[in-house]
Amino acid sequence: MTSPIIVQVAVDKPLRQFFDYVWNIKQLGRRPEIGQIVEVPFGRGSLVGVVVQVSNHSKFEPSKLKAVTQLAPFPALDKSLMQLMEFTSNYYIHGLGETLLPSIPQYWKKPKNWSKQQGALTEETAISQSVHDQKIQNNGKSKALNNPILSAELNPDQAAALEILKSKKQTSHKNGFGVTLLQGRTGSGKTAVFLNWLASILEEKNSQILILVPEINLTPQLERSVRAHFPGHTMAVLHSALPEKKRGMAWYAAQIGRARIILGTRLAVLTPIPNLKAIVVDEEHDASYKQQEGTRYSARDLAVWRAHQQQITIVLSSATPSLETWQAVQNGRYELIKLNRRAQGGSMPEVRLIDLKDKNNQSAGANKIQLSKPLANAIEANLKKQQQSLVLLNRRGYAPVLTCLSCGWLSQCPQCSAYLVLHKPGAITAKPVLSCHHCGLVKPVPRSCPSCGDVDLRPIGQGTQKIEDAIGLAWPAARILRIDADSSRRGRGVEQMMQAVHAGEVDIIIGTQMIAKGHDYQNISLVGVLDADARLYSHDFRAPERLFAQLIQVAGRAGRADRAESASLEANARDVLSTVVNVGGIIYIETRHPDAAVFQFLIQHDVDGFLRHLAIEREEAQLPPFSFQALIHAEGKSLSKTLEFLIKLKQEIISNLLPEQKITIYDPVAKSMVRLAGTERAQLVIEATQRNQLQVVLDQIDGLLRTQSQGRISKKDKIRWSIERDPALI
DNA sequence: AGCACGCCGACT
DNA sequence: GTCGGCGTGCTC
Repeated sequence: MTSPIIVQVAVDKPLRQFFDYVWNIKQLGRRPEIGQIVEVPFGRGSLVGVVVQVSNHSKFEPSKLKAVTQLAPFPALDKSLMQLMEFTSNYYIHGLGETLLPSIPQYWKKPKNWSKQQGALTEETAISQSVHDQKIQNNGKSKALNNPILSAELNPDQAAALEILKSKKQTSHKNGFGVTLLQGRTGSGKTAVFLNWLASILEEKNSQILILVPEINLTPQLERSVRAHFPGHTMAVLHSALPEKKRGMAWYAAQIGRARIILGTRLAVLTPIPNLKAIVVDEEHDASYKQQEGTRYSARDLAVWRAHQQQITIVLSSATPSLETWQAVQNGRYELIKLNRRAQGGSMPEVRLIDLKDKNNQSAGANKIQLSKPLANAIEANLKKQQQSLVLLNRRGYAPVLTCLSCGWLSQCPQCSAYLVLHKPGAITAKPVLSCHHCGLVKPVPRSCPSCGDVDLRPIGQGTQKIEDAIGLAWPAARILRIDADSSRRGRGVEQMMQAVHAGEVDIIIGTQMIAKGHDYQNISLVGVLDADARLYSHDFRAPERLFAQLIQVAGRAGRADRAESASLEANARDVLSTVVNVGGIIYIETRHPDAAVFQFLIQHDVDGFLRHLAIEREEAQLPPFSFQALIHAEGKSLSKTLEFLIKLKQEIISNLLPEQKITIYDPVAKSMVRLAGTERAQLVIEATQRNQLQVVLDQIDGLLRTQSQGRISKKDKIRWSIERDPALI
């Protein structure tokens, strides 16, 4: 009698264990393999899991074992992907099953989609459909946006950068790993460089490439460029907003090696790509590479790990590199390629700071324009020149809070430590509403004060809707378009609105930060940034870094008017009349702190200077990247219980700490948004000077929280906790 | 995490 | 007499 085949299966449960099942070859039709996706009976129901071990014995009584019921009809996850998953699980202190299974598209976690004939049919149709889509897209769009910039058309800087990248592959045949930071301001042609480099990688038979982007909906232009650049190859696009089946098919196309190009958001870093030969992380500094729930990974960091594991080259692209990446360049761990000149010529926009403390700058006049005088004047002048202006305010809605003039009542969210934002009719519903931007609560605007009954309620502060109104009053003839989450959700999509902008149908665009990402504007010669200070002084030490990146990005949008002059001449007859010689855009920033380092480096366009400045600050404070951090999140019904939980935890950690472990454990504190959707949140920061020390301590903490949660560290208070390694937001 | 089992309080 | 609270334990 032969011993039965036993497999260990990881499932998506917060349990640090696998489950043993019998593998019946006759029934399943093939031998077991690590990485196979299977259906197993679990409790009274069934689950989809992944085989993580194959053996012929179990600690369990054979009679107690259940059998694997079904096997997914595609190859097992390959060994290197399984290693990536294990690394991810260990590094981010999260179960392997909870890391593996969420990375598999929902479509494939439904065994009803596994039946063979049906599966084969849908695969073929879906994949050919996606190839088909690609052709339609290519034909349907204007040439200007879609024509690939071929290597022959690169400027000398770009050509040199391309040569360096290409040479890496030839010189380093046995050790192909390398991280290259491709740094260059907006318009310097980074995309053309990496696309041409990727084209050279694709020359190798069956090679696959991975391109990560921050948010795909915001970068349709990049998607089109990539499609246009590789017309002969199948491309798989992966992001969370995709319909379930499409995502399933894209993932499958990558897994079986049919898709040569995989373009996606952070989740795409965990896609099976058996013949991966190169990775690009575009806008590597972008915070959306950080997963904020479940396994809280950084897709950029995992991409680097994956490149190392595969011994391939990875390119990190950015105009404003993260300090982590920049520091790795300083240490010589990453190589730097810089693109200095703007690819299509053109000068950098001039940055002007408007000091709001200066009375001369403050808004005035009967109609109370919500803009400072210099900005209002500039918009006026720009309108006369028939050029487009962009006004940025990172706050949607009409006003961030409603107050009662009589008793001082404020529109506090009942669930969160935040104010309800006033939205005008049509923004969220047909009627005006108060809405919480954190928990999503929407309620009608009270006619009178809920506290004292007075009818004199007044909005305080300004959001994009209010600015839209004010600008409409100030310049009634101007064609105004507001682009933010509200207007794009309810009306035309962002892309359609952008097309209106490109077509010259808009004079003044008002929007939140979403409009600064990814879109190439061609006619905008003036940008106004309102209330930049909101992000200047924050509890989060990375806030200035993010602000700087965003402002540089915004500035990049403003400087292209000179190139656009000729382009828009054909498009728009009124431009023919324009005799203005554009000398590049201007960006106005309203601030009460014009001396802040962020702004001072910005007016010089001195990215490296700013990074050096940050590095000095961080090193002095021993903050990342000069130390390593982790966060213990906790939430419960009351803040006191939540804090109590963390205080006990801190004591436990300290009592378990060995003397040689140099770990700083800060006191638990309430989060800046203490209340969110009815729960109260707190956190504990842990800091280490060495990565591996942090690893050891976090594993200890995880064990502590798991085993002792029934005992001393109270479970009855129903505190939910999670560990976050390398947090992006503190 | 679910989900069932199980043992004490206020109700048609 | 029952409905239901959530404490505890299990999932191969």
